[in-house]
Amino acid sequence: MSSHTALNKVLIEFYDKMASWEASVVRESDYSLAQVHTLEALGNYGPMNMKSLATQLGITTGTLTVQVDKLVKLGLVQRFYREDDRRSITVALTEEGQTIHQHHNALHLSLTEELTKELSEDERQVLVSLLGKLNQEF
Amino acid sequence: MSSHTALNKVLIEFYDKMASWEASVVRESDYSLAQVHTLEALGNYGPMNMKSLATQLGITTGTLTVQVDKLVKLGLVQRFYREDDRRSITVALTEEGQTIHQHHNALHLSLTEELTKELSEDERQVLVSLLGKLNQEF
DNA sequence: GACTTTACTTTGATAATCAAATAATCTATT
DNA sequence: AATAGATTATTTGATTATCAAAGTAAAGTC
Repeated sequence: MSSHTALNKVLIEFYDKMASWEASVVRESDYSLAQVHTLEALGNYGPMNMKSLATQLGITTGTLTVQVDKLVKLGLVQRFYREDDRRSITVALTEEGQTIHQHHNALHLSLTEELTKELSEDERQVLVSLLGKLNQEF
Repeated sequence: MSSHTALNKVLIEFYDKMASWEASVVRESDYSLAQVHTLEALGNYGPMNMKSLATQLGITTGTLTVQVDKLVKLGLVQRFYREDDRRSITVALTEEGQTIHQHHNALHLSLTEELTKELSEDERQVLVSLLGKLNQEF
């Protein structure tokens, strides 16, 4: 098996397991998977406009408009209207949204610690470096 | 920033970007995201029963029953009834299902090659090894 | 200024999802 | 072997997520 094939396999396996873990965590929470994903995107990457957020989430802006409406109603995100381009709006977490995101992120951190508990500090740093390079290429 | 925090960040970022890529690839195909995920799970991990497949996909068996019904109707998966446990059924790809999975997997392989084009052969092997360890811990 | 593009929303229809109830089968205990 | 309990899958009813396409408003282009 070539190194590309082997790498492809472990990358997909990691992705699948992460998705599965995320689903089980979210099912125990008060929010839907789509909602948590939206909060995560805004929490991890900061405020952004609808277009960017939709792309980031892999959904259409139409779907996102509905989702943001609900999250606004729940008090978790806010819309900010831009002066420089009045077509565009900036979506951001409210304080409560940030709190929920931080809670969810803490679960992610626990998972990461669990997953890498057998790795040395050097290995962790190598992994950060290599994955960082991959992420840049997307 | 601790190595755990840094690692958590790149892992989440990789997961997000993979999900986003997958969504854009699937939108251009004839099948839905849920359908492709089902085909991928069966193609990557082999035939399995409803319970395992639902867990793997992060959905309930009720949802999966509906999904499998559709895929059976489309001729992409088959149900096999077990002799040793007649409550359980085994779900597997048909030949056509395998063809579609292989096509989708080829896209994944292209992506992997693109993402790792700047890495050395040694780096790729290190990454395979480290990610393999993480995957085992899930 | 007219035309095109861009950003977002709305609408109408479909697909995905869950929780809970049901049915069939298996396992364990007595 | 009879009963009770657990497991596996399906069905049902309701909700949520989703898309494509059409609509609106603002910005960019020529």
